[in-house]
Amino acid sequence: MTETANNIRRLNKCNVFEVIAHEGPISRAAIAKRLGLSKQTLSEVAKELESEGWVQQVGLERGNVGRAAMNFEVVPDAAFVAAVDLGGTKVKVAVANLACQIFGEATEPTDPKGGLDVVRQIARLCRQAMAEHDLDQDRLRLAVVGVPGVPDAATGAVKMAPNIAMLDEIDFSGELSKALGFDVVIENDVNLAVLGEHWGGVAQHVDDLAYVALGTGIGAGIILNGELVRGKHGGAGELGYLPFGADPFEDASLRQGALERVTATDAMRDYYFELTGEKIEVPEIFNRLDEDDLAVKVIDRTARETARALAAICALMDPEQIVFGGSIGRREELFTRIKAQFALITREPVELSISELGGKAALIGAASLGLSHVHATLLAGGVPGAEITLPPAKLANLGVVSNG
Amino acid sequence: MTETANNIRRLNKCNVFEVIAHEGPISRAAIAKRLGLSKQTLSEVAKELESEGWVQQVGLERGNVGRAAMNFEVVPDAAFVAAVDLGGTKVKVAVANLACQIFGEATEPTDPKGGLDVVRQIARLCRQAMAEHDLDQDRLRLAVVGVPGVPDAATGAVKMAPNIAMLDEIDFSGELSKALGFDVVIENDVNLAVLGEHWGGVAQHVDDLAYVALGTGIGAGIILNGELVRGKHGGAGELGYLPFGADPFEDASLRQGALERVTATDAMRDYYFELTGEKIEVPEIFNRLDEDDLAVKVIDRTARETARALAAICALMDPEQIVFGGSIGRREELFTRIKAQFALITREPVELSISELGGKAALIGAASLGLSHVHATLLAGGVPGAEITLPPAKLANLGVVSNG
DNA sequence: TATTAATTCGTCAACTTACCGAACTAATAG
DNA sequence: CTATTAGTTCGGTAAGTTGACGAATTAATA
Repeated sequence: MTETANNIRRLNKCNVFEVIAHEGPISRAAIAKRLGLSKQTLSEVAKELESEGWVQQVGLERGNVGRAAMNFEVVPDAAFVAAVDLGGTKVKVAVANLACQIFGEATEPTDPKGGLDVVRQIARLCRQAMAEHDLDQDRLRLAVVGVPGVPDAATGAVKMAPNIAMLDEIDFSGELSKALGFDVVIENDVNLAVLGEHWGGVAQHVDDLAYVALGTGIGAGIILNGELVRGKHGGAGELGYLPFGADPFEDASLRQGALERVTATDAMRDYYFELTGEKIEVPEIFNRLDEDDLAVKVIDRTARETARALAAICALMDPEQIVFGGSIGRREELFTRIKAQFALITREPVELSISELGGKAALIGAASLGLSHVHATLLAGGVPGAEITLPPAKLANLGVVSNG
Repeated sequence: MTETANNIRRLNKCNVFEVIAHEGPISRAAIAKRLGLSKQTLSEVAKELESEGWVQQVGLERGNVGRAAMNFEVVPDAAFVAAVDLGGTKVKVAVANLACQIFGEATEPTDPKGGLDVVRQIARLCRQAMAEHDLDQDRLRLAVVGVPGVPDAATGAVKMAPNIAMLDEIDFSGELSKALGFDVVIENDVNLAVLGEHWGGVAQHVDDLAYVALGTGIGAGIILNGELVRGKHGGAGELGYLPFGADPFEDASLRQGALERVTATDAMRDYYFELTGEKIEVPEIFNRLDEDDLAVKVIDRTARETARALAAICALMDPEQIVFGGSIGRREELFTRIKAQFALITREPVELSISELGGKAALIGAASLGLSHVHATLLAGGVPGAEITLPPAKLANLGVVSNG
């Protein structure tokens, strides 16, 4: 048959799989009713999915009137993806299975030599994570790596990642793919974080949102119309370059970004030094909030300028929710102050929340992106209209509070 | 047959229609080759499309070796949509046919009584436009109305449209639909303008762009990932509320928008008055640019702050192109200055252009949205994957320069 | 307690739709 | 007349449907 016609079985297979993934364990009859397919079309499809190893039968459902139904569920071990969060100081690796369970999480200091050494480190950690849980290495199909920079799809390099050496000089994704023996996807870590909060965090069921990461820099991951926004050159969400805070017409603003010059950790440390002559780290500034008016002044400036960034986000894209993450963005003392300042300059009702997944947001986002990818390639195979929406994450193993 | 299976014919029909619309006149054989369908599947589909009145046969294609091919083309009169640009001072109405030809353009002063009187005025203009070109009223299937405000889908009202009376107190789309006897879509006029430039203007083939309208206010229409961005409450692109220009923490900024207080026409007039004590309109300020340094100062401030708005847009969404429209945004003197200022504060390569469609951008965008809508409802009928991309606009009748 | 009724699950068989490929007819340039 | 291209007719295959039927299980009843 033609390609078009072949797709129809494919599409039904995807739909059946999706229902099993979301609502399983579930019987053939129930799926059939749910999808409006006939019972034995469903039997055929289920048989195919079962023989291909995607789903499996689990115990009979007794208790109702009538014949007991045989239930189906997704085979959790049918495929795995590795989720990697590569930071300047730490590499985190987790493994997610097809049932959306996430097995965490090996953490190591990032190899300071950078480049290919980091590639080897990540490959080793991925295999280690699989081995630790006695999982079949061959079932690992994909790795998604979050990086603190802008991935260049054409060359496989990572631009603008000053904290990790050599990342912009090698074909990072290509080399890692070679080392692992399967596909590798790289994505900006803040973009992954917003995907993470959208999938398994505080922003589930929200289709227009921003995740603002505040730490050594300031940046945002953006989802609009339910889709991640990357921009033409992957530079969407570069809040540091918003034209206020410092004077945007100064040369330093062109290099570092006008807003980043007054909000991120370096700026806070410098500002406190400027006010007091004392050089202390940002956590210590927070510690002194109760007794030190100048510490308050530093935090307030960051809060005020961050609130302006939120106002800019709202003016331009009118999101439903904004989530705060990053090492200082998650701090309650700052969050409260940002909220207060923000209330002064906006009328739109926007929900402000602190990240629920904390430092694991990017890792969980990587898992979600990886599982979507596996669905898209292994099951849907590019058939139009055969997208599989990801079932909710099962985060119990990661020690994260929520499960949506 | 089942719905799923039925869809496959539907999808093929859409695909065939799409190819005829884009590449017609074209023969069955060519379409079949193009889509990878067999010749007689194609004959069947073409016969169906013809009997339903969507396409028609046009003269044989002689000249090649072999039997002459019978070509198909879209029946231009199969369906029409009305495109309406409702402004504070003028209402413009155009009619577009299924072949993407646009018949312009009746213009009238907007009925100052507003509300239902404007509804009646629009209905009359739509019928008038059809009658003027001797077109069958029954084939008019949809009207798309661009409004200078935020349409509320739930109530059918238009919020934040101070220039037209009563628009937020009636079910505008419902009443107009009742008056016309078919569906009505309302959309913000700047959103329509960006769709217009994307479809038939200077931003064709660009999937991440903003259209900045600068006139009595400042606002933007945004397309990301090829899709219009509206935001949660329809407020995306409200550049006037960007938190710079004026002090965003002042109360007036909360009402009018910090940026709008220093960029739009009112602000320019006021600023010139403040500098000189003379009250003149904005076009006159432009006229004095050559001899009057204070006029220069006024224009420069607008240019500088607008450039900052562009920088904000780039920081947040990294578009490929930004298009300028609106009564003063299109002025070359201003555009040049904005470009110069913008160059000082950004590194990303963004193409800045002046709107090609001028005051007709919204009208043309309305036509594109309407035609997409007609495709989606009448042909695709909600089948997943059966989207029909709009063929290029044919703007000859509108006196617009380009045709892509 | 044993039997029967009701209900639900899953399969089999016959029929329908949509597509394809191959063979065939039709038209046309050279 | 021949090579070539356009379009149709004719089986054949894949996929899905409805309806009938056997199997399994609970609920009701003698």
